[in-house]
Amino acid sequence: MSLRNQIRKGSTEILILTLLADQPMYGYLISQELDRRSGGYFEMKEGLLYPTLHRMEKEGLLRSEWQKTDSARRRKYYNITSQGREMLATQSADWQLFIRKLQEMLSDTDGLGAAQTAE
Amino acid sequence: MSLRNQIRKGSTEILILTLLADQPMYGYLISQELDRRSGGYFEMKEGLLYPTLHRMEKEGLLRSEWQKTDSARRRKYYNITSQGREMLATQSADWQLFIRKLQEMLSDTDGLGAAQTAE
DNA sequence: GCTAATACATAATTTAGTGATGTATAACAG
DNA sequence: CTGTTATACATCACTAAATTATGTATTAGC
Repeated sequence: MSLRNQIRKGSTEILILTLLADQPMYGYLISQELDRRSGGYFEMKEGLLYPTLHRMEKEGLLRSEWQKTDSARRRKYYNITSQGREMLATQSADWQLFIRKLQEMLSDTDGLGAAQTAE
Repeated sequence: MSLRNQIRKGSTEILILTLLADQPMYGYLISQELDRRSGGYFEMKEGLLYPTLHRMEKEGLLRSEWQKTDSARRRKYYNITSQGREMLATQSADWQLFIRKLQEMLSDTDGLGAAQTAE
């Protein structure tokens, strides 16, 4: 996968990997934590979250297990795999580079002054 | 459009707006300049570039005019509109916020230590 | 004269993300 | 104890960003 393809995936994967790198979590908790930790900025809809978790497990980045407690509401806990940790490191580096490159482009004026603005 | 929707669009629009804020350019030159200024990092395929330029013109962010010189190869020059400049300012702010929020999430460890890694 | 670069464009396909809906259990308020 | 809200999982139809492939035409260079 190319650098830009990973960026194209947006922040979804890296956010999930980041949360799970700290501790195992189930889907609903992931969405709550994302919302809480980002002050409401990162919300992840269920229609994106669950299919993404399934895909990431299929790719070997995560591993899931149903909670075995009997009385509680069923919860599928996701653990990050070593492959997932590698991916997190890769994607973090990719994002850092992307951010640096974008900042460079945004701040890069060629000194010719602004072009005329069409109406 | 929500903040995250703009981010979801990727860097395509903001890169085009940034280049055109300096000077009018035609499509082919935009792709060359992106490549050159980013040291090969940002390449924009024709299948993305041209439809995006058309869409942005339709949305009023750009205005195009065919070059009137007779001997030269035909070139469609794009100028940024005042609406385009507003959009550039908006999207720059959106990206700065997104980057800050993402950095916060990536650096935010809860002090509990890493979770076990599943194999 | 042939090939590569310039310069535009569209069409088919893939896939990230949205919005809607469905199921089931637990907690809570009236 | 009954209706509503929150928890917790999931899938489906749709939208649209990006890739890949293809097409047309002109100009430059070997």
